[in-house]
Amino acid sequence: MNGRPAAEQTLELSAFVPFRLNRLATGVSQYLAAIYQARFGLDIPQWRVMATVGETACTAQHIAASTRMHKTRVSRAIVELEARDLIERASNERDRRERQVRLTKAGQRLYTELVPLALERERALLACLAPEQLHGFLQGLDVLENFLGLDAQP
Amino acid sequence: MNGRPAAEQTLELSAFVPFRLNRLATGVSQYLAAIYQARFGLDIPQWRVMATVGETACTAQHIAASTRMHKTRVSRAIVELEARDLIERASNERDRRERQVRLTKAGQRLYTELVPLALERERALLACLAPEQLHGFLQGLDVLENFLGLDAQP
DNA sequence: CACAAATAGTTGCGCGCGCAACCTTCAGGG
DNA sequence: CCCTGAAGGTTGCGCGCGCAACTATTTGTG
Repeated sequence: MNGRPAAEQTLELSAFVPFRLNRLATGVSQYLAAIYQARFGLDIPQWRVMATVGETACTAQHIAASTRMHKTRVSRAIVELEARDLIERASNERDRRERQVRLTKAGQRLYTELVPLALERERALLACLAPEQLHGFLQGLDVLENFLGLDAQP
Repeated sequence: MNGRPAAEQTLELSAFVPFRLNRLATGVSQYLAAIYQARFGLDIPQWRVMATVGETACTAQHIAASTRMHKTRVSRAIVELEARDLIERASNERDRRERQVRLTKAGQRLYTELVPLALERERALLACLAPEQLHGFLQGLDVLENFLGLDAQP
């Protein structure tokens, strides 16, 4: 356990918050991977595209902006998902540069099967926190995201 | 801001804690990169090796275990740092498989210059949290790490 | 209306990563 | 003692990522 005094002068990596956040994010990703990877054959970019498009169809650029992934990463994930017939793209007549990305029937089936499992996995993870701990942690998350401008939609 | 009710049924990525943690970790890494990257020409693996070896000399395996990096990643970072004369390796007579990794004089100079900057940067980041918020957030971090077994030293 | 600048998206390329295989050295049992 | 298995590190290889450059289309401006 790593409760650390604020005014430390010597650097211990396992007490250094940026490192701890990286390590935690990696750990949580692995904790989730069992769902979308082993069971549905999706990698992280593909999973994020599915999750974004699942609620409402949108453009590749919108996916990139809201997931904060590089547009090439999004582009490649879309190509792969399209090859698996999980998503499809419809040309927009008003602006023929962009294309509307949406789930196919098969994509919707996968989506409605996947989402509850992912949410349950999140719930199981957060269940290790007492209610007030959870609240405090999420509040800290909010403030840090806001400080770094991560939730802004440019 | 993303305070989210616990029992959601629809998945919105920007409210999904695993995604938020990944995004936050990436954001914090970039926030720190200005220090060790632009200013000292270190990438993340190199920086982690320096930080680990800085306090006390140790083996590559120990670095891998305490940073949770793959041993090949550690190995390559060590080779690069050695080429820059920031670290050196001493053969262990008792066990000639392993080698003790430690800072050179130049490495120590860089280290003593770098550490206060990194800690200051961490302090600046966490300063966006009110004292109790910080406490709550770190407590949540502790519990999650413990739940995922991230602080264990196998 | 023409031309410059911006936007949506794709692709070539180099690099860093992890896996698996490998080399060397050590420990331990038959 | 040998010989098998394990441990510390290194290296070959394939893959995914981001950067930069590109195409195609749209918008803005004189």
